[in-house]
Amino acid sequence: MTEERKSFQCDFICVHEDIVRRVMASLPDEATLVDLGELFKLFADATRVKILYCLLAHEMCVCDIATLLKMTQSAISHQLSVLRRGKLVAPRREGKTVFYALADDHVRTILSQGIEHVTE
Amino acid sequence: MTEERKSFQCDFICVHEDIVRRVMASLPDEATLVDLGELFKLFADATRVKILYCLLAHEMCVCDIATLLKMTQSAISHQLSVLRRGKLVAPRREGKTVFYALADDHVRTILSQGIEHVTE
DNA sequence: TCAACATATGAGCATCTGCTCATATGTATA
DNA sequence: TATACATATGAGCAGATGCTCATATGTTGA
Repeated sequence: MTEERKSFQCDFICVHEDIVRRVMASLPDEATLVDLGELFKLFADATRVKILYCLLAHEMCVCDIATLLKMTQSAISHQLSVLRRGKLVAPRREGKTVFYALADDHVRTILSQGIEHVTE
Repeated sequence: MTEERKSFQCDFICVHEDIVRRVMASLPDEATLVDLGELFKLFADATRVKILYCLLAHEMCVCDIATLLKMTQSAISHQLSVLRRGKLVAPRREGKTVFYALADDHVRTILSQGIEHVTE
């Protein structure tokens, strides 16, 4: 095949075919990788990390978290809804108050691996 | 103090002081938490997750990754520069080719914790 | 030194994100 | 049921992000 090469990108002469084939075979599904990106997006914001760290220590209501982080109730509530949709936290209503807690033990592991990386 | 309360946010009547105090004492530094958010930002994109997964299997050059992921050389190179600045990958030049490899073993652990959460 | 090639990088743009402000929803108590 | 309070949510905006396109940089071999 004497196909024209596109000059605006890698023209694929340098490709190490054996490696590419092997690595391609080892990759998880596209969907899994996308989900993984979505999961890490939940951790990819200082406010959400702080909230998760709070809940790591103790279940807390929205107002407690807002007070502790010196942020508005609205901002915290919005972020909690993100974390809730992402299944990282779960609400428990007690009268007018809604307590949030971690929904999953992976959260703890993921955070602590991150901390290890950051503080080394 | 008969201070006026701000109506646009939580007015702090509901605060559970003991919990807030305890949790506050248990929180890592502001800086650590911000760094943690920055670290997870590196994982918070499907393209970067894919690149990291590739490198988990084998060191690869930019062109190999672009071929494998069917993306332009430029897009991959830009993302590699993000990962490089974040110290997750390290380049090794061999002639005209630059091979990238994971710079840190935490990457493996963080990804696999994520996979566990996602695939359960 | 010049041409070819692998990679890096800057500018520009469309989209996404995280906040604020205003207001809605849900619950308890008078 | 009416009011107060805790929380949730929609709209809007400013800043961040991820791509493309064009071009620069660095390396090899003729």
